Amino acid sequence: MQKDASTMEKVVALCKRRGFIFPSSEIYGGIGGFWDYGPLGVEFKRNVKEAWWRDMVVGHDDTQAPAGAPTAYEMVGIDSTIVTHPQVWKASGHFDLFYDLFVDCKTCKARFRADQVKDSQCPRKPSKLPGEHGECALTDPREFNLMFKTYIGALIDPTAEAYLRPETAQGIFVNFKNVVSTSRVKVPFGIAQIGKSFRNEITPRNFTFRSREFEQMEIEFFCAPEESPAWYQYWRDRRMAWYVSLGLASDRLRLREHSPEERAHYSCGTADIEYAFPFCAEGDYGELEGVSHRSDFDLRSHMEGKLIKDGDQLVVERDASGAPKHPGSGKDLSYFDEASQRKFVPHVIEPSAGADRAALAFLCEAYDEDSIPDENGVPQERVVLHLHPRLAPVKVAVFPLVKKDGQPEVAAEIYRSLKQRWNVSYDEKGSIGKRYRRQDESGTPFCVTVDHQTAEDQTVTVRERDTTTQTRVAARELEAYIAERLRAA
RNA sequence: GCGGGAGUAGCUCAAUGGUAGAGCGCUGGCCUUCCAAGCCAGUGACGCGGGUUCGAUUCCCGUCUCUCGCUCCA
Repeated sequence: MQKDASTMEKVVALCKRRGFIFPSSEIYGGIGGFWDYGPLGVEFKRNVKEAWWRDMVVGHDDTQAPAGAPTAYEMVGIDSTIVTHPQVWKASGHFDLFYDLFVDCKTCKARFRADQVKDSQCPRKPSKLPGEHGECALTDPREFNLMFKTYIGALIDPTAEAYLRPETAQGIFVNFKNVVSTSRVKVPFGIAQIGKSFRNEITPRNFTFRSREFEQMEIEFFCAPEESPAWYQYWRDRRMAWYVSLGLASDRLRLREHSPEERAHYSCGTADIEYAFPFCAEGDYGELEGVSHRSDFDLRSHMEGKLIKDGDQLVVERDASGAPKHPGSGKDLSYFDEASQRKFVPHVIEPSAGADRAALAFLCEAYDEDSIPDENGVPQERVVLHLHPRLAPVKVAVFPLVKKDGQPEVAAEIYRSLKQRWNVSYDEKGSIGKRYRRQDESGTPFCVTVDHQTAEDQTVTVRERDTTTQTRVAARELEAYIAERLRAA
Protein backbone atom coordinates (compact mmCIF):
# COMPACT_ATOMS: atom_id res chain seq x y z
CA MET A 1 0.00 0.00 0.00
CA GLN A 2 1.01 3.62 -0.49
CA LYS A 3 2.36 5.07 2.76
CA ASP A 4 2.32 8.72 3.71
CA ALA A 5 1.71 10.97 6.70
CA SER A 6 -1.83 9.67 7.10
CA THR A 7 -0.41 6.14 7.36
CA MET A 8 1.71 7.34 10.25
CA GLU A 9 -1.41 8.45 12.09
CA LYS A 10 -2.94 5.05 11.51
CA VAL A 11 0.14 3.29 12.82
CA VAL A 12 0.14 5.48 15.92
CA ALA A 13 -3.56 4.80 16.42
CA LEU A 14 -3.07 1.06 16.01
CA CYS A 15 -0.19 1.11 18.48
CA LYS A 16 -2.44 2.74 21.04
CA ARG A 17 -5.50 0.63 20.25
CA ARG A 18 -3.73 -2.69 20.41
CA GLY A 19 -1.42 -1.91 23.28
CA PHE A 20 1.88 -1.56 21.47
CA ILE A 21 2.86 1.96 22.47
CA PHE A 22 1.24 4.53 24.76
CA PRO A 23 2.19 8.13 25.52
CA SER A 24 4.09 8.10 28.80
CA SER A 25 2.22 9.41 31.87
CA GLU A 26 -0.85 9.81 29.73
CA ILE A 27 -3.36 10.19 32.57
CA TYR A 28 -1.44 13.30 33.59
CA GLY A 29 -1.62 14.70 30.09
CA GLY A 30 1.44 12.97 28.71
CA ILE A 31 5.04 14.07 28.69
CA GLY A 32 6.61 14.92 25.38
CA GLY A 33 9.40 12.72 24.14
CA PHE A 34 8.64 9.76 26.34
CA TRP A 35 6.73 6.64 25.34
CA ASP A 36 5.64 3.49 27.11
CA TYR A 37 5.42 0.05 25.53
CA GLY A 38 2.21 -1.82 26.33
CA PRO A 39 1.54 -5.55 26.63
CA LEU A 40 2.02 -6.30 22.94
CA GLY A 41 4.68 -3.64 22.49
CA VAL A 42 6.95 -5.01 25.16
CA GLU A 43 6.89 -8.46 23.57
CA PHE A 44 7.53 -6.96 20.17
CA LYS A 45 10.40 -4.74 21.27
CA ARG A 46 11.95 -7.58 23.26
CA ASN A 47 11.85 -9.62 20.08
CA VAL A 48 13.64 -6.87 18.17
CA LYS A 49 16.37 -6.69 20.79
CA GLU A 50 16.51 -10.46 21.11
CA ALA A 51 16.92 -10.83 17.35
CA TRP A 52 19.78 -8.35 17.41
CA TRP A 53 21.48 -9.95 20.41
CA ARG A 54 21.13 -13.42 18.95
CA ASP A 55 22.27 -12.45 15.47
CA MET A 56 25.16 -10.25 16.60
CA VAL A 57 26.32 -11.83 19.85
CA VAL A 58 25.24 -15.25 21.11
CA GLY A 59 24.59 -16.66 17.67
CA HIS A 60 27.94 -15.46 16.37
CA ASP A 61 30.45 -18.15 15.44
CA ASP A 62 33.87 -17.16 16.79
CA THR A 63 35.62 -19.92 14.90
CA GLN A 64 35.12 -18.92 11.29
CA ALA A 65 34.80 -15.78 9.23
CA PRO A 66 31.19 -14.93 8.37
CA ALA A 67 30.42 -14.13 4.75
CA GLY A 68 32.09 -10.87 3.84
CA ALA A 69 34.27 -10.64 6.94
CA PRO A 70 38.02 -10.26 6.53
CA THR A 71 38.71 -12.88 9.21
CA ALA A 72 37.01 -14.70 12.07
CA TYR A 73 36.34 -12.54 15.11
CA GLU A 74 34.94 -12.78 18.59
CA MET A 75 31.87 -11.12 20.09
CA VAL A 76 30.98 -10.57 23.72
CA GLY A 77 28.40 -8.43 25.49
CA ILE A 78 28.31 -6.17 28.51
CA ASP A 79 25.70 -4.23 30.44
CA SER A 80 27.09 -1.01 31.85
CA THR A 81 25.45 1.63 34.01
CA ILE A 82 23.37 4.56 32.89
CA VAL A 83 25.05 6.86 35.38
CA THR A 84 28.83 6.96 35.08
CA HIS A 85 31.70 8.96 36.42
CA PRO A 86 31.12 12.47 35.04
CA GLN A 87 34.62 12.59 33.64
CA VAL A 88 33.58 9.97 31.08
CA TRP A 89 31.47 12.56 29.26
CA LYS A 90 34.07 15.26 29.54
CA ALA A 91 36.85 13.14 28.06
CA SER A 92 34.54 11.76 25.37
CA GLY A 93 33.62 15.24 24.22
CA HIS A 94 29.93 14.91 25.01
CA PHE A 95 30.04 17.44 27.81
CA ASP A 96 31.27 20.22 25.54
CA LEU A 97 29.26 19.04 22.57
CA PHE A 98 26.00 18.74 24.46
CA TYR A 99 26.42 21.72 26.73
CA ASP A 100 26.14 24.95 24.83
CA LEU A 101 25.22 28.50 25.62
CA PHE A 102 22.74 30.03 23.25
CA VAL A 103 21.36 33.51 22.83
CA ASP A 104 18.02 34.15 21.19
CA CYS A 105 16.95 37.28 19.39
CA LYS A 106 13.42 38.11 20.46
CA THR A 107 12.91 40.34 17.46
CA CYS A 108 13.82 38.02 14.63
CA LYS A 109 13.34 34.70 16.49
CA ALA A 110 16.79 33.51 15.54
CA ARG A 111 19.05 31.51 17.83
CA PHE A 112 22.82 31.67 17.93
CA ARG A 113 25.44 29.77 19.81
CA ALA A 114 26.90 32.24 22.26
CA ASP A 115 30.43 31.44 21.16
CA GLN A 116 29.52 31.97 17.52
CA VAL A 117 27.71 35.31 17.68
CA LYS A 118 30.83 37.03 16.41
CA ASP A 119 30.82 34.77 13.37
CA SER A 120 27.10 35.09 12.70
CA GLN A 121 25.04 37.70 10.97
CA CYS A 122 21.86 39.43 11.97
CA PRO A 123 19.09 37.93 9.83
CA ARG A 124 17.52 41.35 9.34
CA LYS A 125 20.73 43.17 8.54
CA PRO A 126 23.32 40.68 7.32
CA SER A 127 26.09 43.25 7.35
CA LYS A 128 25.81 43.47 11.15
CA LEU A 129 26.42 40.96 13.90
CA PRO A 130 23.47 39.78 15.96
CA GLY A 131 22.83 42.45 18.57
CA GLU A 132 24.25 45.31 16.48
CA HIS A 133 21.04 46.14 14.69
CA GLY A 134 18.98 48.74 16.53
CA GLU A 135 16.00 46.42 16.86
CA CYS A 136 17.94 43.39 18.03
CA ALA A 137 16.80 42.06 21.39
CA LEU A 138 19.25 39.38 22.40
CA THR A 139 18.67 37.36 25.53
CA ASP A 140 21.45 36.65 27.98
CA PRO A 141 23.34 33.47 27.11
CA ARG A 142 21.30 30.53 28.32
CA GLU A 143 22.40 27.00 28.97
CA PHE A 144 21.32 24.32 26.58
CA ASN A 145 21.81 21.05 28.33
CA LEU A 146 21.35 18.12 26.05
CA MET A 147 22.43 15.65 28.73
CA PHE A 148 20.11 14.88 31.61
CA LYS A 149 21.74 16.02 34.81
CA THR A 150 21.32 14.28 38.12
CA TYR A 151 23.05 14.24 41.48
CA ILE A 152 24.83 11.34 43.05
CA GLY A 153 23.93 11.07 46.71
CA ALA A 154 21.03 12.62 48.50
CA LEU A 155 22.65 16.04 48.83
CA ILE A 156 22.12 18.48 45.97
CA ASP A 157 25.63 19.76 45.53
CA PRO A 158 27.52 20.85 42.39
CA THR A 159 30.34 18.46 43.20
CA ALA A 160 27.84 15.59 43.02
CA GLU A 161 26.64 16.36 39.49
CA ALA A 162 26.42 13.46 37.11
CA TYR A 163 24.68 12.70 33.84
CA LEU A 164 22.45 10.02 32.44
CA ARG A 165 24.32 8.57 29.50
CA PRO A 166 23.46 10.06 26.09
CA GLU A 167 24.81 6.88 24.45
CA THR A 168 25.72 3.39 25.57
CA ALA A 169 28.99 3.38 23.64
CA GLN A 170 31.11 5.05 26.32
CA GLY A 171 30.20 2.30 28.76
CA ILE A 172 31.90 -0.07 26.36
CA PHE A 173 35.04 2.02 25.91
CA VAL A 174 35.57 2.47 29.62
CA ASN A 175 35.25 -1.30 30.02
CA PHE A 176 37.59 -2.10 27.15
CA LYS A 177 40.51 -2.90 29.45
CA ASN A 178 38.33 -5.00 31.74
CA VAL A 179 36.99 -7.08 28.88
CA VAL A 180 40.39 -7.59 27.26
CA SER A 181 41.99 -8.65 30.51
CA THR A 182 39.22 -10.99 31.67
CA SER A 183 37.51 -12.61 28.71
CA ARG A 184 40.50 -13.84 26.69
CA VAL A 185 39.28 -12.02 23.57
CA LYS A 186 41.84 -11.08 20.96
CA VAL A 187 41.67 -8.30 18.41
CA PRO A 188 39.64 -8.29 16.24
CA PHE A 189 36.63 -8.54 18.51
CA GLY A 190 33.43 -6.73 19.29
CA ILE A 191 31.65 -5.71 22.49
CA ALA A 192 27.89 -5.34 22.26
CA GLN A 193 25.45 -3.62 24.54
CA ILE A 194 21.74 -2.89 24.61
CA GLY A 195 20.45 -0.22 26.92
CA LYS A 196 18.63 2.99 27.61
CA SER A 197 20.09 6.36 26.72
CA PHE A 198 18.83 9.85 27.41
CA ARG A 199 19.03 13.08 25.49
CA ASN A 200 17.28 16.35 26.07
CA GLU A 201 16.24 16.60 22.48
CA ILE A 202 15.05 20.09 21.85
CA THR A 203 12.28 18.86 19.65
CA PRO A 204 10.91 15.38 20.34
CA ARG A 205 8.98 14.55 17.23
CA ASN A 206 7.50 11.88 15.03
CA PHE A 207 6.15 9.40 17.56
CA THR A 208 8.96 7.33 19.10
CA PHE A 209 11.43 8.34 16.39
CA ARG A 210 12.95 11.16 18.40
CA SER A 211 12.46 10.43 22.07
CA ARG A 212 14.27 11.76 25.09
CA GLU A 213 14.56 8.33 26.61
CA PHE A 214 15.40 5.66 24.08
CA GLU A 215 17.14 2.37 23.74
CA GLN A 216 20.27 1.64 21.77
CA MET A 217 21.83 -1.50 20.41
CA GLU A 218 25.51 -0.77 19.96
CA ILE A 219 28.63 -2.64 18.99
CA GLU A 220 32.14 -1.32 19.38
CA PHE A 221 34.33 -3.43 17.19
CA PHE A 222 38.08 -3.26 17.88
CA CYS A 223 40.62 -4.07 15.21
CA ALA A 224 44.11 -3.33 14.00
CA PRO A 225 44.40 0.09 12.32
CA GLU A 226 45.37 -1.24 8.91
CA GLU A 227 42.43 -3.65 8.84
CA SER A 228 39.86 -1.08 9.84
CA PRO A 229 38.64 -0.06 6.34
CA ALA A 230 37.83 -3.68 5.52
CA TRP A 231 35.98 -4.10 8.81
CA TYR A 232 34.11 -0.91 8.23
CA GLN A 233 32.87 -2.29 4.92
CA TYR A 234 31.92 -5.55 6.55
CA TRP A 235 29.89 -4.01 9.35
CA ARG A 236 28.15 -1.56 7.07
CA ASP A 237 26.94 -4.35 4.80
CA ARG A 238 26.28 -6.78 7.61
CA ARG A 239 24.04 -4.35 9.46
CA MET A 240 22.17 -3.41 6.32
CA ALA A 241 21.53 -7.09 5.64
CA TRP A 242 20.17 -7.54 9.15
CA TYR A 243 17.28 -5.15 8.56
CA VAL A 244 16.55 -6.78 5.24
CA SER A 245 16.48 -10.21 6.87
CA LEU A 246 13.78 -9.04 9.27
CA GLY A 247 11.50 -7.63 6.68
CA LEU A 248 12.71 -4.15 5.74
CA ALA A 249 13.29 -5.35 2.25
CA SER A 250 11.49 -2.67 0.40
CA ASP A 251 13.00 0.28 -1.40
CA ARG A 252 12.20 2.38 1.63
CA LEU A 253 15.43 1.16 3.20
CA ARG A 254 18.78 2.49 2.07
CA LEU A 255 22.42 2.66 3.01
CA ARG A 256 23.86 6.13 2.67
CA GLU A 257 27.55 6.84 2.83
CA HIS A 258 28.36 10.19 4.41
CA SER A 259 30.35 12.71 2.45
CA PRO A 260 33.72 13.64 3.99
CA GLU A 261 32.33 17.05 5.05
CA GLU A 262 29.44 15.43 6.85
CA ARG A 263 31.55 13.06 8.92
CA ALA A 264 32.71 13.78 12.44
CA HIS A 265 36.26 15.09 12.55
CA TYR A 266 37.70 11.81 13.83
CA SER A 267 35.82 9.56 11.44
CA CYS A 268 37.25 8.19 8.24
CA GLY A 269 33.98 6.59 7.16
CA THR A 270 30.37 6.81 8.23
CA ALA A 271 27.26 5.32 6.72
CA ASP A 272 23.68 5.66 7.82
CA ILE A 273 21.10 2.97 7.43
CA GLU A 274 17.97 4.91 6.73
CA TYR A 275 14.30 4.19 6.31
CA ALA A 276 11.72 6.29 4.54
CA PHE A 277 9.24 6.51 7.40
CA PRO A 278 5.69 7.50 6.51
CA PHE A 279 6.25 10.82 8.32
CA CYS A 280 9.22 11.64 6.10
CA ALA A 281 8.74 14.08 3.27
CA GLU A 282 9.03 12.69 -0.24
CA GLY A 283 12.66 11.72 -0.81
CA ASP A 284 13.58 12.06 2.88
CA TYR A 285 14.71 9.26 5.15
CA GLY A 286 15.06 8.78 8.89
CA GLU A 287 18.17 7.30 10.43
CA LEU A 288 17.91 3.82 11.95
CA GLU A 289 21.56 3.17 12.55
CA GLY A 290 24.89 4.85 12.05
CA VAL A 291 27.89 2.72 11.22
CA SER A 292 31.03 4.69 11.69
CA HIS A 293 34.74 4.23 11.56
CA ARG A 294 35.93 6.04 14.67
CA SER A 295 39.65 5.38 14.36
CA ASP A 296 41.36 5.34 17.75
CA PHE A 297 39.51 8.47 18.85
CA ASP A 298 37.54 6.93 21.71
CA LEU A 299 40.22 4.86 23.38
CA ARG A 300 42.72 7.68 23.03
CA SER A 301 40.23 10.12 24.53
CA HIS A 302 39.88 7.94 27.59
CA MET A 303 43.64 7.64 27.88
CA GLU A 304 44.77 11.17 27.14
CA GLY A 305 41.75 13.40 27.53
CA LYS A 306 39.34 15.21 25.25
CA LEU A 307 40.73 15.43 21.74
CA ILE A 308 40.37 18.14 19.16
CA LYS A 309 41.50 18.35 15.60
CA ASP A 310 44.72 20.18 14.85
CA GLY A 311 45.35 20.06 11.14
CA ASP A 312 44.82 16.43 10.34
CA GLN A 313 46.00 15.31 13.77
CA LEU A 314 43.97 14.68 16.88
CA VAL A 315 45.54 16.38 19.88
CA VAL A 316 44.53 16.85 23.49
CA GLU A 317 42.59 20.05 24.01
CA ARG A 318 44.38 22.25 26.53
CA ASP A 319 43.24 25.10 28.73
CA ALA A 320 45.03 28.44 29.22
CA SER A 321 47.51 26.92 31.63
CA GLY A 322 48.42 24.20 29.17
CA ALA A 323 46.77 21.41 31.15
CA PRO A 324 44.31 19.08 29.39
CA LYS A 325 40.91 20.75 29.36
CA HIS A 326 39.22 17.45 30.18
CA PRO A 327 41.81 14.88 31.25
CA GLY A 328 41.40 11.21 30.40
CA SER A 329 41.87 8.30 32.74
CA GLY A 330 45.62 8.12 32.23
CA LYS A 331 45.26 4.35 31.91
CA ASP A 332 46.95 2.56 29.05
CA LEU A 333 44.21 1.29 26.73
CA SER A 334 46.54 0.07 24.03
CA TYR A 335 46.60 -3.55 22.97
CA PHE A 336 49.53 -5.91 22.58
CA ASP A 337 49.10 -8.18 19.62
CA GLU A 338 50.90 -11.46 20.30
CA ALA A 339 50.86 -12.57 16.69
CA SER A 340 52.65 -9.52 15.31
CA GLN A 341 54.48 -8.67 18.56
CA ARG A 342 53.16 -5.17 18.18
CA LYS A 343 51.42 -2.71 20.46
CA PHE A 344 48.72 -0.39 19.17
CA VAL A 345 45.57 1.43 20.14
CA PRO A 346 42.83 -0.49 18.35
CA HIS A 347 40.68 1.27 15.83
CA VAL A 348 36.95 1.14 16.31
CA ILE A 349 34.04 0.43 14.00
CA GLU A 350 30.78 1.39 15.63
CA PRO A 351 27.43 0.08 14.39
CA SER A 352 25.02 2.06 16.57
CA ALA A 353 21.35 1.25 16.18
CA GLY A 354 18.23 2.68 17.75
CA ALA A 355 16.07 -0.12 19.12
CA ASP A 356 12.95 2.03 19.18
CA ARG A 357 13.67 3.31 15.70
CA ALA A 358 14.17 -0.18 14.36
CA ALA A 359 10.95 -1.25 16.06
CA LEU A 360 9.10 1.69 14.56
CA ALA A 361 10.44 0.96 11.10
CA PHE A 362 9.37 -2.67 11.37
CA LEU A 363 5.89 -1.56 12.43
CA CYS A 364 5.58 0.98 9.63
CA GLU A 365 6.82 -1.51 7.07
CA ALA A 366 4.47 -4.20 8.37
CA TYR A 367 1.37 -2.02 8.44
CA ASP A 368 -0.94 -2.85 5.60
CA GLU A 369 -4.53 -2.47 4.58
CA ASP A 370 -5.77 -5.10 2.17
CA SER A 371 -9.08 -6.70 1.46
CA ILE A 372 -10.27 -10.22 1.87
CA PRO A 373 -13.65 -11.65 0.87
CA ASP A 374 -16.33 -12.09 3.53
CA GLU A 375 -18.80 -14.97 3.75
CA ASN A 376 -20.64 -13.66 0.69
CA GLY A 377 -17.49 -13.21 -1.32
CA VAL A 378 -17.64 -9.44 -0.98
CA PRO A 379 -14.18 -7.88 -0.41
CA GLN A 380 -13.82 -6.41 3.06
CA GLU A 381 -11.00 -4.16 4.16
CA ARG A 382 -8.70 -5.43 6.84
CA VAL A 383 -5.73 -4.01 8.75
CA VAL A 384 -2.82 -6.38 9.10
CA LEU A 385 0.72 -6.20 10.43
CA HIS A 386 2.96 -8.34 8.26
CA LEU A 387 5.60 -8.57 10.97
CA HIS A 388 8.42 -11.01 10.52
CA PRO A 389 7.48 -14.04 12.68
CA ARG A 390 10.60 -13.57 14.80
CA LEU A 391 9.34 -10.12 15.72
CA ALA A 392 5.63 -10.87 16.10
CA PRO A 393 4.62 -10.40 19.75
CA VAL A 394 2.30 -13.41 19.64
CA LYS A 395 3.27 -16.35 17.46
CA VAL A 396 0.08 -18.37 17.56
CA ALA A 397 -3.54 -17.75 18.58
CA VAL A 398 -5.78 -20.71 19.38
CA PHE A 399 -9.56 -20.60 18.98
CA PRO A 400 -12.51 -22.91 19.29
CA LEU A 401 -14.71 -22.29 16.26
CA VAL A 402 -17.77 -22.19 18.50
CA LYS A 403 -18.03 -21.98 22.24
CA LYS A 404 -19.69 -25.38 22.69
CA ASP A 405 -19.47 -29.05 21.76
CA GLY A 406 -16.30 -29.43 23.79
CA GLN A 407 -14.30 -27.25 21.39
CA PRO A 408 -13.13 -24.76 24.06
CA GLU A 409 -11.66 -27.59 26.12
CA VAL A 410 -9.73 -29.02 23.20
CA ALA A 411 -8.53 -25.58 22.12
CA ALA A 412 -7.41 -24.75 25.66
CA GLU A 413 -5.43 -27.96 25.75
CA ILE A 414 -3.64 -27.02 22.53
CA TYR A 415 -3.09 -23.52 23.86
CA ARG A 416 -1.41 -24.85 26.99
CA SER A 417 0.81 -27.17 25.11
CA LEU A 418 2.01 -24.57 22.57
CA LYS A 419 2.46 -22.00 25.28
CA GLN A 420 5.35 -23.91 26.72
CA ARG A 421 7.32 -23.00 23.66
CA TRP A 422 5.93 -19.71 22.30
CA ASN A 423 3.91 -16.72 23.27
CA VAL A 424 0.42 -17.98 22.44
CA SER A 425 -2.99 -16.45 23.05
CA TYR A 426 -6.40 -18.03 23.44
CA ASP A 427 -9.67 -16.43 22.42
CA GLU A 428 -13.21 -17.76 22.30
CA LYS A 429 -15.16 -14.51 22.17
CA GLY A 430 -17.15 -13.23 19.23
CA SER A 431 -17.26 -14.52 15.70
CA ILE A 432 -14.34 -16.42 14.26
CA GLY A 433 -13.78 -13.77 11.61
CA LYS A 434 -13.52 -11.10 14.23
CA ARG A 435 -10.93 -13.07 16.13
CA TYR A 436 -8.85 -13.56 13.00
CA ARG A 437 -8.97 -9.84 12.31
CA ARG A 438 -7.94 -8.98 15.82
CA GLN A 439 -4.88 -11.20 15.51
CA ASP A 440 -4.10 -9.73 12.08
CA GLU A 441 -3.84 -6.29 13.67
CA SER A 442 -1.45 -7.66 16.27
CA GLY A 443 0.71 -9.34 13.63
CA THR A 444 0.12 -12.90 14.86
CA PRO A 445 1.39 -15.12 12.05
CA PHE A 446 -0.75 -18.21 12.78
CA CYS A 447 -4.24 -18.89 14.07
CA VAL A 448 -5.19 -22.41 15.05
CA THR A 449 -8.89 -23.25 15.08
CA VAL A 450 -10.55 -26.27 16.65
CA ASP A 451 -13.75 -27.11 14.77
CA HIS A 452 -16.31 -29.91 14.53
CA GLN A 453 -13.98 -32.06 12.51
CA THR A 454 -11.39 -32.00 15.28
CA ALA A 455 -13.52 -34.33 17.36
CA GLU A 456 -13.67 -36.81 14.47
CA ASP A 457 -10.09 -36.93 13.24
CA GLN A 458 -8.00 -34.86 15.68
CA THR A 459 -7.07 -32.28 13.09
CA VAL A 460 -7.20 -28.50 13.38
CA THR A 461 -6.94 -25.69 10.86
CA VAL A 462 -3.92 -23.42 10.73
CA ARG A 463 -4.71 -20.10 9.17
CA GLU A 464 -1.91 -17.90 7.90
CA ARG A 465 -1.98 -14.20 8.55
CA ASP A 466 -0.61 -12.93 5.25
CA THR A 467 -2.55 -15.12 2.86
CA THR A 468 -5.52 -16.09 5.10
CA THR A 469 -5.21 -19.55 3.65
CA GLN A 470 -6.00 -22.50 5.87
CA THR A 471 -4.29 -25.83 6.16
CA ARG A 472 -5.61 -28.82 8.04
CA VAL A 473 -2.98 -30.27 10.36
CA ALA A 474 -3.10 -33.19 12.79
CA ALA A 475 -3.16 -31.80 16.32
CA ARG A 476 -0.24 -33.97 17.35
CA GLU A 477 1.89 -32.58 14.53
CA LEU A 478 0.88 -29.00 15.17
CA GLU A 479 3.93 -27.94 17.14
CA ALA A 480 6.34 -29.36 14.58
CA TYR A 481 4.33 -27.83 11.75
CA ILE A 482 4.40 -24.35 13.28
CA ALA A 483 8.05 -24.67 14.27
CA GLU A 484 8.91 -25.50 10.69
CA ARG A 485 6.93 -22.59 9.33
CA LEU A 486 8.50 -20.17 11.80
CA ARG A 487 11.98 -21.43 10.95
CA ALA A 488 11.36 -21.11 7.23
CA ALA A 489 10.18 -17.53 7.53
C1' G B 1 12.37 29.34 23.98
C1' C B 2 9.33 31.64 19.55
C1' G B 3 5.25 31.18 16.18
C1' G B 4 0.69 28.19 14.28
C1' G B 5 -3.20 24.25 15.55
C1' A B 6 -5.95 21.43 19.11
C1' G B 7 -8.14 19.70 23.96
C1' U B 8 -16.09 16.41 24.85
C1' A B 9 -16.17 8.28 26.35
C1' G B 10 -10.59 3.79 24.86
C1' C B 11 -11.14 5.64 19.40
C1' U B 12 -13.90 8.82 15.65
C1' C B 13 -17.28 12.56 15.97
C1' A B 14 -22.08 15.43 17.50
C1' A B 15 -25.12 18.84 20.22
C1' U B 16 -26.30 22.69 23.78
C1' G B 17 -26.06 29.52 28.03
C1' G B 18 -30.22 25.07 31.72
C1' U B 19 -24.52 19.58 33.85
C1' A B 20 -24.28 15.88 27.10
C1' G B 21 -25.80 11.92 22.21
C1' A B 22 -24.09 8.38 18.51
C1' G B 23 -21.00 4.80 15.95
C1' C B 24 -17.02 1.70 16.75
C1' G B 25 -14.47 -0.63 20.86
C1' C B 26 -14.70 -3.07 25.50
C1' U B 27 -17.50 -6.43 29.36
C1' G B 28 -21.41 -10.21 30.42
C1' G B 29 -25.20 -13.30 28.23
C1' C B 30 -27.84 -15.59 23.91
C1' C B 31 -27.09 -17.27 18.83
C1' U B 32 -23.41 -19.17 15.42
C1' U B 33 -19.66 -25.67 11.58
C1' C B 34 -14.40 -20.43 9.38
C1' C B 35 -12.93 -14.37 7.98
C1' A B 36 -14.98 -7.89 11.97
C1' A B 37 -21.93 -5.89 10.23
C1' G B 38 -27.51 -10.99 14.61
C1' C B 39 -30.07 -10.24 19.59
C1' C B 40 -30.20 -8.50 24.95
C1' A B 41 -27.78 -5.98 28.78
C1' G B 42 -23.71 -3.18 30.65
C1' U B 43 -19.32 0.21 30.59
C1' G B 44 -17.91 5.13 29.80
C1' A B 45 -16.40 12.05 28.52
C1' C B 46 -16.84 18.18 28.59
C1' G B 47 -7.82 19.29 30.53
C1' C B 48 -7.32 22.87 34.95
C1' G B 49 -8.19 27.70 37.31
C1' G B 50 -10.65 32.26 37.30
C1' G B 51 -14.29 35.83 35.29
C1' U B 52 -19.26 37.26 33.19
C1' U B 53 -24.13 34.99 34.42
C1' C B 54 -29.59 33.03 38.39
C1' G B 55 -26.93 29.14 35.78
C1' A B 56 -20.80 27.97 31.67
C1' U B 57 -19.03 22.02 28.39
C1' U B 58 -20.70 26.40 25.53
C1' C B 59 -18.81 33.34 26.09
C1' C B 60 -14.08 35.90 28.02
C1' C B 61 -9.14 35.64 30.40
C1' G B 62 -5.29 32.80 32.17
C1' U B 63 -2.88 28.22 32.62
C1' C B 64 -1.46 23.25 31.49
C1' U B 65 -0.78 19.48 28.02
C1' C B 66 -0.38 17.59 23.30
C1' U B 67 0.73 18.64 18.34
C1' C B 68 3.14 21.14 13.71
C1' G B 69 7.54 24.39 11.94
C1' C B 70 13.26 26.05 13.73
C1' U B 71 19.07 24.75 16.34
C1' C B 72 19.70 18.14 18.13
C1' C B 73 20.11 12.86 16.23
C1' A B 74 20.16 6.38 17.68
